[in-house]
Amino acid sequence: MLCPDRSFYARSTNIVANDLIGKRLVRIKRLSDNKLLRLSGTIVETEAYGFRSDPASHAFKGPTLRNQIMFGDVGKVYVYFIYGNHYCLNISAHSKKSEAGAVLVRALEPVEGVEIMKFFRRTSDELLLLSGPGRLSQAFSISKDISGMDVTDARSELHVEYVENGALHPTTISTSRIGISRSLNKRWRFVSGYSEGSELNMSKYVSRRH
DNA sequence: TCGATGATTGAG
DNA sequence: TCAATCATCGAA
Repeated sequence: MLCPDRSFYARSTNIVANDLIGKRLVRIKRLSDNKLLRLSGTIVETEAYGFRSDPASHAFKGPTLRNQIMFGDVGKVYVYFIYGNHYCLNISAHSKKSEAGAVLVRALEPVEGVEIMKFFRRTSDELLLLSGPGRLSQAFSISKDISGMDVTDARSELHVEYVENGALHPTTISTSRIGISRSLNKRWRFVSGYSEGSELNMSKYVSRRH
């Protein structure tokens, strides 16, 4: 299936975060017996993180050992470890002018490999499989060893694909970002949504606190 | 070196 | 509501 190309990621980070909603995220994992495992889900929640104008971003203070992928070529995987327990998956994306940025992928709707993902997550609840950055990383077996991979290459072990039927939900809702203390005024979280009568609902696969 | 902190989660 | 748990970063 066709992947969004490099130019897709070479735009403002918030535009890329918005446009990733409804795309397919695909994980191809090489098992020890050399067989290939294919897992995938539809992106239903993202967040944009910028550079100078964004104190909540890892890139805010300039390049470091950890965040260097945010300053490099766009369309590359940036994984970091947080709270001593969880990996978070990002894709580098920014316009040439803004110099650095990344999109945090926060939630997916399960598509392929559901039973395998349930095993990795040690749960049978589909709503808890991919609904949060730490959860989707565990379900997709993502750690820092895939940092730097190219998501525009369909042969890559982690990549993004267009969905044949177009967007899952017609609407994208923007809100303030989750889990940060600074820049709460920016509405750089994007969620897949749909209309039901006069109500505007979020996808049930979005991350949320109980 | 060393201490503070965090783009989270599951349990209580 | 709270603690687990450790890589990263900037100060000392």
